[in-house]
Amino acid sequence: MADIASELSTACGQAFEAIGLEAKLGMVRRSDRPDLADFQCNGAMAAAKAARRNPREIAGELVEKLSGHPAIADITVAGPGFLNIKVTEELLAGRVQGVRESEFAGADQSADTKTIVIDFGGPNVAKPMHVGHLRSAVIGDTLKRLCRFLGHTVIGDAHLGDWGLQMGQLIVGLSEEQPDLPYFDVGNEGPFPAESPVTIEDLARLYPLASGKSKSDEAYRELCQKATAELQAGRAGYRALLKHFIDVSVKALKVDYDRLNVSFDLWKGESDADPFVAPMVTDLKDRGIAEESDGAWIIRVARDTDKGKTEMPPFILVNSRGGVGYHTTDLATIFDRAQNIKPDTMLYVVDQRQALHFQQVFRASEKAGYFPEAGLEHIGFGTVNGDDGKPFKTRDGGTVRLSDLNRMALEEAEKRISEANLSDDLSEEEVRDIGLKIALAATRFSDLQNTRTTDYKFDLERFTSFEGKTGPYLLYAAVRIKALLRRAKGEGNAAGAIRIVSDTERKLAMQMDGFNTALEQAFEKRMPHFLCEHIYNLAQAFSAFYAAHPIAAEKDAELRASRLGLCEAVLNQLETGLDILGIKTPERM
RNA sequence: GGCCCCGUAGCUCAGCAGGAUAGAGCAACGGAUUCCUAAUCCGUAGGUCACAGGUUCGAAUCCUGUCGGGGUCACCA
Repeated sequence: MADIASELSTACGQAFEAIGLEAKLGMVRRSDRPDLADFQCNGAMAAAKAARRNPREIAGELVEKLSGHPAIADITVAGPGFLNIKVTEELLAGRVQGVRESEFAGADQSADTKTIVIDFGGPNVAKPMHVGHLRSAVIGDTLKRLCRFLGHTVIGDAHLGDWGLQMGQLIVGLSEEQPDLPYFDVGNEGPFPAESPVTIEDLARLYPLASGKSKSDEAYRELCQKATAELQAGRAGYRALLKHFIDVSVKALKVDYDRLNVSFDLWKGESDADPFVAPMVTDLKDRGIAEESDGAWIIRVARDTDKGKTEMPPFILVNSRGGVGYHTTDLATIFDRAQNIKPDTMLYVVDQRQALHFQQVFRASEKAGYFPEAGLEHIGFGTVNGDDGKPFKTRDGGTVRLSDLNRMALEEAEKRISEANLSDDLSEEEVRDIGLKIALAATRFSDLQNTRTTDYKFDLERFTSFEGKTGPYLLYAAVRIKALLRRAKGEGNAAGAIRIVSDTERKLAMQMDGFNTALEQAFEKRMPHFLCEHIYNLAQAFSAFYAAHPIAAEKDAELRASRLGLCEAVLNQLETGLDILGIKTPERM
């Protein structure tokens, strides 16, 4: 079901063609001046420049061609050559009816469906997630839901950081604390205990300790590098330890991710690329794509077309100690996916600061012929900053853990529920369920509404606030609709033919028509905030309509039936949109 | 120093494939509840779109430069 804007675009495009101009000039969009029109087309002015004609004259001819169109109630030329279009109430009513009945709430499916891998550039094993990890999780998960909604096949991979120096640091750190563990016996090929020697708390304590020492103490750092190299070379005890580290970490990560309604199809990590690394390195050496430089094996990825005086640094395939870093595991992972998943596109939802890294990896992939650069996209996002404009830290220099953020959001939600006296007639489980949904909405929406690419300032109050442009505001709108639909049903009243009569109804109908465009923009630019914006505006338009008219309480039966229909359409689109945003709607709040 | 991003209302941010009167939220002020959830709605006030040039009938949006902030720049990930 095409939306009105594209239907009008088609009609305008044909009108342009009919007078010998390009069809693409006929692009129609929502009017900037709702007081003057529903939709506008600016093509006449653009055409005038190229055709060296008077724009108002062109616009006048277009009006003649279009004035009989059944969807158009009124079309006029304004200002230097704007085409102002008003549509009929019947058309709007029909559109609303379509939204109400549509499985996709008025959106179109993609004509050309793809297989897409989403790489979440996962958190590091052993490191508890902090607020910075929220973005990758929530943006990536929303893109996954959005792509699936549009009909694409998506495979989400957590892609844990489990293969680099930090693993060596953990091993060394643990060997100092518990040197008698069998994992450290040289030559011990196992089997090793099934029970993990460490808990997540142990890891969370060990990691910063070992990491800090590794920075200040050169000898210690060498130990860690050695342990890393041995792990990567396949030392059995270390591999067994790694598995424990991963298992323990994943279990902990799942708790935080569950709260955010985030899940993955694959819980792979850098270590899973290991089997592909050796053959890949051989292949790249054999074909002369990799070359030796300062004792390391590198791939040159600089290009003549690059700007600037300094060359892009090369891709480090194997370092001078024979170890590999995340350049190599990322490339090997591309190789793996290209062979075994055969996707059309791979999206990397990772911090913007990794931009250069991905540029290098993507170029290396292209150069190696593993997967075309055009199918690899770094979906970079801005950092979560503190008041100083730098990545967020607490006053004492630490970070706010994601689990703490989740906990605080839930506490605020439960507090608000008891203030609203909802808890009186609800069971404890119901209160908890509603609290979780409100916290989820608050957390996800406060992140997603930000433009993906820009940094934003972390503000705890915003994450735990339920008024204004927030997730709970959206839930509130949905819950109000559910309540009045329940009431109508109880009174035996059903929705019926929709008529667009009042100003707020018209605005609401117009807003619903914008759903498809919002989804398109969000998908094409991989930016969830376009959808957030739409859903928020929809909730706003509904709230204005709700305040202006009685709905379930309306005495006039036809009017009531029409308004109930309008509400059903809004609820369908609202819940559809919220679902894509990964937000769950309660029945009451 | 090279490259990338950013500078819009008191605060946090949209808008930037050029278009009419630059929008939200928060904060401020004023209103709305015999009526479906006031986690709401309606209204008022608040802007030299960092600055200077340029392209254009038209620039917050495109180009150049300046200033200010952030990020990043082979063998950590």
